Amino acid sequence: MVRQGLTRADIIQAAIEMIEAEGLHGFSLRELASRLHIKAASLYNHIKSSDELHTEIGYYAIAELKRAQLAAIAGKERSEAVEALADAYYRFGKERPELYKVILSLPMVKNDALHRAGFDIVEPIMTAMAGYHLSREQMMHLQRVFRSIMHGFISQEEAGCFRRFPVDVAASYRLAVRGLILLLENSEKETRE
Amino acid sequence: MVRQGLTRADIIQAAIEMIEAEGLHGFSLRELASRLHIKAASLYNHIKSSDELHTEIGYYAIAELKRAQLAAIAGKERSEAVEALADAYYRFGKERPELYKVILSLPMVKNDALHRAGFDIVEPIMTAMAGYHLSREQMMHLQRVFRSIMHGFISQEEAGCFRRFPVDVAASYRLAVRGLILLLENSEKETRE
DNA sequence: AAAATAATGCTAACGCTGTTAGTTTTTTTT
DNA sequence: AAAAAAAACTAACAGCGTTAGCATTATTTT
Repeated sequence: MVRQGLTRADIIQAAIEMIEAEGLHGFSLRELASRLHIKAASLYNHIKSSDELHTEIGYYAIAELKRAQLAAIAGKERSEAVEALADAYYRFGKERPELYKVILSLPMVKNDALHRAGFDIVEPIMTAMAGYHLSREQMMHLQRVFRSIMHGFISQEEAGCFRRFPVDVAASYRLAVRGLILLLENSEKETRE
Repeated sequence: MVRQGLTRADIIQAAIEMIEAEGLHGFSLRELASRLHIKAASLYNHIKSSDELHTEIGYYAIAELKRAQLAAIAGKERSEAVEALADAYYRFGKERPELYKVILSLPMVKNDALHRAGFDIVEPIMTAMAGYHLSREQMMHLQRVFRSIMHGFISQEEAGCFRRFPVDVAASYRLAVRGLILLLENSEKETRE
């Protein structure tokens, strides 16, 4: 028995690579173990459960998304920032669909750590909207609407729901983002009155 | 062996009831069979696979959603119709979350029957928007945006993503719908020019 | 350096899942 | 009444996550 010095981080990393390469759907602990040249039971020396590993991968995914978003909006303001943010979000969903699915499948309820991670998702949105003159409460609502539009669009496209009609998906996307910006401007106008 | 005259429809119906009552997550063929007082293997006399049953339940869910939507928009026009449609969609997601999840988990790709079912989802939206003066292509785009907003909002709320901040979810929802109506009016204006 | 402890792997097993093959029993059709 | 079809059964397989208990290898402590 040669025993490679496998760490918890190695296992999480390998799982991420597997999921990104072959999809979340067929992922299994036994397959992961096989890739690492150990038995499935041995994984439990490093992780508590499949769920815990899943959550850990979720943290990584959220961190990656946040990184991409913050990079995208750096030095931008108002509609330019919001558009850049939306683009980064959209690209992440499209280029790393399996990782995006991991975020979606995280049970956000009653999990302290995930609760914290939720801030990582919200923060770039708040930053991008900072240039608009909005109350804190308005920003909360608009941040929810932003996430709804983006998530809704990405997951429907991913599910194949947009392939039914031969109409340009990119144009639909731009329209969705325009709706958001209209809403931002509209909300701002109401505040000023 | 008493043999009850179990039909395919009975099995689908029982599965729907189980899923609505106890959730999609823990559903299994063995549990379903047990409820029907037969063995799991016997289910295969009526259905081809778990996937097929899943698809069948999806048809039911889509039909139910369509029914609720058409009832909601009957006799209404323009923003009133769109708001009623959104409300019906939202209520369906909230009142029958497990059934809604079944729709989401349907693989819409390369499945003729599901392709057809897709029209059932789109039709009420097109009807509700009929009062606006829009081109066919604009309607296609806006229908996608509608679905994105609604689906995004429902699934994020369901996932618990909106519980992080003590801000009224209903107000966020109304704002999202307002964004959609702003977009409809804006698109209409562009057409007239 | 020797002994003790902790870490990392193993095998074997449990109960769960969907699914198939082959058999029996009931019902329907001819 | 005989033949065919339908609906149930049992037994089994491969896969899943997971646990218990044991062996070995590193590391740490004495």
